[in-house]
Amino acid sequence: MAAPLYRRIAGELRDGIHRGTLPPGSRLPTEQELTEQHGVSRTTVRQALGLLTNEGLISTATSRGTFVRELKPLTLYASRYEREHRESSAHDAWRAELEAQGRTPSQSLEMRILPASQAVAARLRVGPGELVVLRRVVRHVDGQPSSLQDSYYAMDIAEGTEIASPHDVERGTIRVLSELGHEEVGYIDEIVPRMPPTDEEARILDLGPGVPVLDQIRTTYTDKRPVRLTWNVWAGNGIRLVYELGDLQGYYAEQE
Amino acid sequence: MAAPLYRRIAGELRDGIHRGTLPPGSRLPTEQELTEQHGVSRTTVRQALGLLTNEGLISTATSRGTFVRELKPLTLYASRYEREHRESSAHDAWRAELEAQGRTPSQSLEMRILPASQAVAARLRVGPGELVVLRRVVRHVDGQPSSLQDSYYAMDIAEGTEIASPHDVERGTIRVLSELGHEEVGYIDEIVPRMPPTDEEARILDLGPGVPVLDQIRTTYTDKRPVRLTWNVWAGNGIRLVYELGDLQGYYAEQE
DNA sequence: AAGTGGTCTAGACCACGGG
DNA sequence: CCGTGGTCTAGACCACTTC
Repeated sequence: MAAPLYRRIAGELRDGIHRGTLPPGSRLPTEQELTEQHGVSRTTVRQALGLLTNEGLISTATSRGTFVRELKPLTLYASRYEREHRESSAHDAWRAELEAQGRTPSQSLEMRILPASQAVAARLRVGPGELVVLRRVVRHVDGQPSSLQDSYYAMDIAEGTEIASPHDVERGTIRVLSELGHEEVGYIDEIVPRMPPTDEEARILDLGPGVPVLDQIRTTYTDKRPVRLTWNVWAGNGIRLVYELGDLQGYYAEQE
Repeated sequence: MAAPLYRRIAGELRDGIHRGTLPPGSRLPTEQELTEQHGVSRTTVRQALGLLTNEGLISTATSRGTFVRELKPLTLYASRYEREHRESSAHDAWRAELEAQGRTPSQSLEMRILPASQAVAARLRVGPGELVVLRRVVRHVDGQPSSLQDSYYAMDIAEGTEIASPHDVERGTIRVLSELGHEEVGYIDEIVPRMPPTDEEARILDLGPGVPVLDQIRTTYTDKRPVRLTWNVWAGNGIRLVYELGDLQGYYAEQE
């Protein structure tokens, strides 16, 4: 009837985190201390901490301790995002959105040219192994890694343009594509929870081997072809995607 | 440098599952047997099995053994679904979609009247604690529990209608609402990975305490008010939601 | 009764990071 | 150097299912 010990211990710590007794960034008692406090073996303590690690509530650092993670979930309006911020660069749009939610964002950009994987080739409709441009953005929120965003472009579009340069494009890649004659008309998003994360993701996003990730795979089209593939990998929980469909203008007008 | 033992053992079993040596539904060797085969302690074996359980690849049944789960991911077209199947009941629409993907679906329906939780009240815009109608559908795919779908309706809409009856509505609840003067014009979907599952979810969906779930929370509106809240809980991985936004008709026409 | 997974103990050695 | 978390061992008792 009663919950096992490791679940009770996990529950106590979870409560402390949600209640604020153990604020984000603070260090938990060491495993040795928890062993003594609860009068259980270290195995049981580690079983409890394992649960919280999988939930993304804590992360462990060898030789340094166990720490409470930031947990305010991030909300992303996935159907309005680009529409509203079409004028500015993706960087600025993202920053504006996050700052509007009272968060402090930061990011890094990297450009590579590499052969398309099967997943990339299928969505961009290029031959497998054909070269594509990858623009990788690693995003941090409130000092903790939050998402990994890889944007892929077919070589015949990107070659010789700003897209194939390792710098932020001030006026946004949407506008650059538009100037090149590629007018985006819509996109398809695929949402896929996945486990386990790749080693690279675990490293970049600071995830344990048992933490899930969420793929948000956006293929953007002109009326002729796919022109952009944006592959977002979100860290475990702590993300909330919102899609608005149909025509809610009438409803919104009614509410005013 | 080398991966720890439990990860190597998990890797071998994972390979076997993906390679087909261990087909879905088959039973794994007992923990005792794995202990002997790999020359490790039972703790290490259980650590390995714990990884696979979290990944949703296997599930354990006390006293009976450890079994390989179905893993063909289910794809749901979340922006086209209701549009295409508007005529028929949700049950039939879902069944048709699954059968088109070569799966064998089954489901059970249950109706309850209960006070709105805070989350339900906020989305349906009713007072907290006000009575609402809940229609719960538990869906199985290929014999395994796949999703839990709770649909909520405000009492002033549902009272005295088929919606407040514990039976499938042949012509679909969309049509019933329409006949009652509530014409749906759009919806907002919220996608939220969450951990851990509630005890109820763990029981219904056959999940371990470390497996993630995905909430798909759909609030449907007329041009005046929210009329329906559909709260889908998907089991861990094994789900793929697809949203299509913008106008891709021109692109599709071009492809023909 | 026998076999299974679920829980728990009391140790051990290691690599790593910080004084 | 010492303390930390990471890995691993060799047991134990239990509840439950199956025969």
